[in-house]
Amino acid sequence: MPISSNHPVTSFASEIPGMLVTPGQAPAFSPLYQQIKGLILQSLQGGEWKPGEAIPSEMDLAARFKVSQGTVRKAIDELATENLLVRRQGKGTFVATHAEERLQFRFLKLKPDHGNPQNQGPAQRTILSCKRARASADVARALALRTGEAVIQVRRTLAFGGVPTILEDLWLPGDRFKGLSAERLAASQGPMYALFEAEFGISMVRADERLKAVLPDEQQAQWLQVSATTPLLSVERVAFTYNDLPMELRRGLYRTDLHHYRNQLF
Amino acid sequence: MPISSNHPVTSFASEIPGMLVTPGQAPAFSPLYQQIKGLILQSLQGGEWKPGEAIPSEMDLAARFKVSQGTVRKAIDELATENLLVRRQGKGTFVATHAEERLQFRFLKLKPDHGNPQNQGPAQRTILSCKRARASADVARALALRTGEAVIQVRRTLAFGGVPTILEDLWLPGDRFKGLSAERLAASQGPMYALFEAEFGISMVRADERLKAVLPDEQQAQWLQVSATTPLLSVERVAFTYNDLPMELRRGLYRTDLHHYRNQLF
DNA sequence: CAGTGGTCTAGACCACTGG
DNA sequence: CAGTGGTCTAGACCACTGC
Repeated sequence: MPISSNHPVTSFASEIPGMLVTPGQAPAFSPLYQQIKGLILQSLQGGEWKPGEAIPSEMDLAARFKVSQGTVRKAIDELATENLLVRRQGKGTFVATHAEERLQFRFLKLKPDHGNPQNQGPAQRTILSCKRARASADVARALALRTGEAVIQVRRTLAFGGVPTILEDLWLPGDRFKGLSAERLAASQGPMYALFEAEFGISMVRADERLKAVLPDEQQAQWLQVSATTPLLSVERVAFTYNDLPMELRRGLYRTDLHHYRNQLF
Repeated sequence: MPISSNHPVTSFASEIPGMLVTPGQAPAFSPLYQQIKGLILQSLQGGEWKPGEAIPSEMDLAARFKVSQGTVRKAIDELATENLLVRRQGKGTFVATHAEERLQFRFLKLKPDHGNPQNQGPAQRTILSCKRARASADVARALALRTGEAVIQVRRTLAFGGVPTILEDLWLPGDRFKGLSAERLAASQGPMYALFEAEFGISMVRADERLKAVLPDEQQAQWLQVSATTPLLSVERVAFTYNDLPMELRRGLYRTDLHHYRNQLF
């Protein structure tokens, strides 16, 4: 018996909880709470609940899926630790958003060095260009497109305290970001990922980064106002939406004379 | 009523669970499972269970602390997600160790580039020096020592496929690492952190890293067999033990021509 | 005050390991 | 087979929020 949203999942205590395939098939066992997690995930990516909104209470979800509150709870727990949901005691559980204070810029790991007064204040953002293009082979691979498919390419800088510090190129799938323009980007206030949520219904929930130390070419050096012999941090990021679909490739060059890339290991 | 190891914690269902301070004091509320977690942590840092060993079963711990299995379970859950404990279904819960396959080199984020054949095989390690010294101001600050206190300084290289790729300096508190020598380091097989566990009873459980792009000085360039104009990744790490005490400062220079520093964002 | 998430308990049964 | 961790349930009560 397959499962689908808004229908109860299979198991009752007296049956075989979590065993969804008919006996004789491969042992595709999955605990109930994982199935619930999957159903919530479907609702999230289907847009049933929008970023910033509250999802139904644990009791409601338990009733909808015909499971106990504890099982729903465990599903939500995992989604909360993955930063897809945010719990607020006494208020409810909410869909995470990059527009929110606490989760703003959570993918930006560049921090001002200690004693650097640029701690305060937001970055000054400058859109250098925003144009349609065709995916090169490597861009296509990163975005799971075919070479030559339409993409939108954005180039911008971020400055802190007047010092240009980040120069980055972004590539986005053209069919999912129709209408994105330099004007629209320049007009937005919050993080770029918040704009993607609000304008295009695309939530970035996870990202992979690869760092290298490089030297800039002449043009890059000019944008960042450094010499061509100044080592820079190259940060290549692929960002993913709910279904683990790559939705953005970003290549950044970070000045690290006044900042550093901070990482916590566990 | 204070709590201490091997004694039951306060609460029963009919009392005030988790409220340990007498009424009228500051609201230092802490859930029961957090207290259990603290007690387990004490046993870990006290050496009651050594790295690689099994801790008592959930039932045993529940009996010891006079709480339900579920409460112990939640405490262990958190310690497991922090990589301090490792659960193995059917076998037990074990103290995490850097000697273990799955957790080996988990603090080393440098990975070979795709298509780079250096994926296989361990690094070739070379100890360049290991000497006693006095903590400079910045080393002392990082290790929570006073300037001039005894430290041990180690310098080594790691090579992959014959290519020297990492050059790093380590500083360790002298009083906790008495007897550490170049010979002892060279003779050990597994990760350095495994040796620290086995020989000095010090487990590194967490670390902070700060990355910058830099140019090497002449000597560093020679060790890494690159020119002095080759940009390198500077990785400064402070590693901590159970009680969040800093126990190691490490300054590494990574070649990133054939490797990259990989980071996952959530 | 009702409604939300957060904690705690007790008990049942499942999945996995090793003797 | 016994012992371990893993899942699920049902019910109680606590802490926090906002009307």
